[in-house]
Amino acid sequence: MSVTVTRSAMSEYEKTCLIRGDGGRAIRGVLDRNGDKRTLLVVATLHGERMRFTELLHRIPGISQRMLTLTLRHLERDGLVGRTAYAEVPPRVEYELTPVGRTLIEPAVTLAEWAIEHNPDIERSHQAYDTRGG
Amino acid sequence: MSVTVTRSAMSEYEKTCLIRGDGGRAIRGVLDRNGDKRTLLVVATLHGERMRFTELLHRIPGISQRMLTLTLRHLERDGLVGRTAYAEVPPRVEYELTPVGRTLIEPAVTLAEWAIEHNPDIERSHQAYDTRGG
DNA sequence: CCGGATCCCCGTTGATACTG
DNA sequence: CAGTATCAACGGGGATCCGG
Repeated sequence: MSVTVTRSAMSEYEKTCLIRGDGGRAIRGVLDRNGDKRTLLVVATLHGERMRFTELLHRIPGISQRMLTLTLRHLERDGLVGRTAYAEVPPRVEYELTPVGRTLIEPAVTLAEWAIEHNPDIERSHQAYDTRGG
Repeated sequence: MSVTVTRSAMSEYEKTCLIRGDGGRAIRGVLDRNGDKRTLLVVATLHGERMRFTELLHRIPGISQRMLTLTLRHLERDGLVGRTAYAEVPPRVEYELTPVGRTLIEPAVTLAEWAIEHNPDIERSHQAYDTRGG
């Protein structure tokens, strides 16, 4: 594709245009489809390693069994996650990132880095906001 | 902060650990607070430039006035967006990215690039999924 | 008139129970 | 174990109302 973007060469303006243009549509599409944050969390949790349904459930705190199922279905439909069911008793189903799915790790990391780095700022801002604002 | 990560030096495993560890909590916190995709979209749309409420509303297709208001409130509380109300008739309210808010553009761009680059893959995957799967 | 608060309706989510 | 079914609760969208 023609989006071989040399990030460091982009101006801030070009970046934001990218997001507001096709990137915006694409982002919206992807996030709309996937259910936003769960996608990133599932993809990150799954990383290169095959994992069973229950293990995913345990490793992603706060996700409900229902939503994990739905998210995994979406990701499967998106071609980001592969699903393998074994005809055993008790049943065993394993999920794994596809090659395309693995490429999502990079953006997820970037977001994670940002979140870690700026979390203190944000919490401080909350304190200030809640104190004065009421 | 100590998270000056040289991304290229991280193994895939280290990356995913980052996400699943503090990054995961931080990401979840940030996304939970902000309302996920809208945050990225608003931040990107706002970029370095002050903008009025209505203009934001027009520039972000598909967002409701209600959700834009809420998202902006969250972003303000997070300290990512500044709000200025002018005592005029008709009223005018302008929003702008704070310095911290501006740092979110980079991760947003990374996600946008990913979305643009892999959208075709995803759409193709949908076709395949929907065709065979029913 | 603009920004946004409120109200109502509906889709999505979560908790729980049940099944292959 | 890995889901599906069901129902209640919550959150979002849209129309409407309102303060400045």
